[in-house]
Amino acid sequence: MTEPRRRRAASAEKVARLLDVTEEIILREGFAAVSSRSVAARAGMNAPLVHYYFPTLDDLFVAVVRRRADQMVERMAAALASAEPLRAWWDLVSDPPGTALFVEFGAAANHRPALRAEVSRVARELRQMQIGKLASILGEYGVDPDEFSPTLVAAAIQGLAVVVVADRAAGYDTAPEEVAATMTRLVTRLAAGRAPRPSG
Amino acid sequence: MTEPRRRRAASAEKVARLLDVTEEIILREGFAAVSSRSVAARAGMNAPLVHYYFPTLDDLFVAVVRRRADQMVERMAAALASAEPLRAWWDLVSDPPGTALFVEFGAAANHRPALRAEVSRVARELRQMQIGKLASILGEYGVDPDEFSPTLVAAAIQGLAVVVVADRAAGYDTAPEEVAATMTRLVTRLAAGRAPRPSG
DNA sequence: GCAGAGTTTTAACGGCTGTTCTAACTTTAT
DNA sequence: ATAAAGTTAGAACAGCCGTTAAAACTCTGC
Repeated sequence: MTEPRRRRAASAEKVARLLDVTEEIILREGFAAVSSRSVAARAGMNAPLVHYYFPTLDDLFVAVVRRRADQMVERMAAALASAEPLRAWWDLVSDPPGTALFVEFGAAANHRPALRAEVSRVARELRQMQIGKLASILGEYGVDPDEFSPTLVAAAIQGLAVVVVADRAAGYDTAPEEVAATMTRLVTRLAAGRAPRPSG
Repeated sequence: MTEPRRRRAASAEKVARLLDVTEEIILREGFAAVSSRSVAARAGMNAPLVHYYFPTLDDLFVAVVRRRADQMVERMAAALASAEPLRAWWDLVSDPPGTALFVEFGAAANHRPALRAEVSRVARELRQMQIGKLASILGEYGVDPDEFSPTLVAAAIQGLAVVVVADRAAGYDTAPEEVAATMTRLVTRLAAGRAPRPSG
């Protein structure tokens, strides 16, 4: 039972650090600025060492996506299970850097099969969680599910978050703060008008 | 008045071809696949010739964005002036490659000042056109502008288009076709229930 | 014909890339 | 102490990058 513990622990720390600095570089300088050398430099290592832990840069990217995805799925589950699901959901996605990273990865994944598979997986999982929840609460919120279907609402909220985060990050000056504030108000109002169970 | 016409015309054609192939490469292989050599090869030229017309790659990118932006502004104006503004607007943005290119450029522009300025300009202009139109028609459509403000609706439609186009392009399998169809139905229903002028 | 402007090509520069090989080093197990 | 396993560092590979300089070609105006 005396397996190598210290080594494994040290390695795990380094792997985590590599994932951290990769996210940092992507957010601050963009996807194109990520290289085995740039990551290594910021992590205080050498390029070959990066390839020791992640043989290919794609492996590194996939690991970053996977870690973020797991975290995001967990948080989304908690949000949807909270007292105000819609509001918690919006707070979660309208706040960087999660969505900002998702935007960067979404664009980059378009032409990288390995990345696309990972991003696709988390996108589908999150969407299904959201649609499932919406199906059971839209009625309570007094929203006509025939006019605004769960599928449409889920996509709209995700899209709204992407636009707000992207505009805010790039400074497009399309009033992202106003959009976010209005959305928060709308979501709050919906929650306030919630009927515990429609009498029938 | 006998200015050099043939030469200028030939140059203009080449410039247009460079913009075309640049868009092609971005859509098919991604932003990272664009280089003076790859563009030149697909256009049947040499790398230095690309730099003859566009001294810097950023100049090329800016030209591509500018051309698309002008085209998009023109089409959006026509859509918003049509009989069914909301529907025409949705049809315009939910259809690639315009929005797909916007997504790619949006991500790339995040860390390229020259590009960001151009993208910002068109994003703001389009958004203001949309908000202006929404302010005058949301009431006619029976939408409460206090609950769904023009700013929010405009951002939501743009976000929805981005999500649908991105998901469709990458094959995320988050039912983009269903979302698009539902949105089209919603928009059509809104137009059908339009009141020429609210009595009172 | 010639001059000159406009256009195109060849060659090359330094720099950064992903990745691999190899050797050195460090820790663990015995 | 030693063998083995795990980890790190140095050097180098071919390849592509943006860009430039300079020479060659082509066309226009005279």
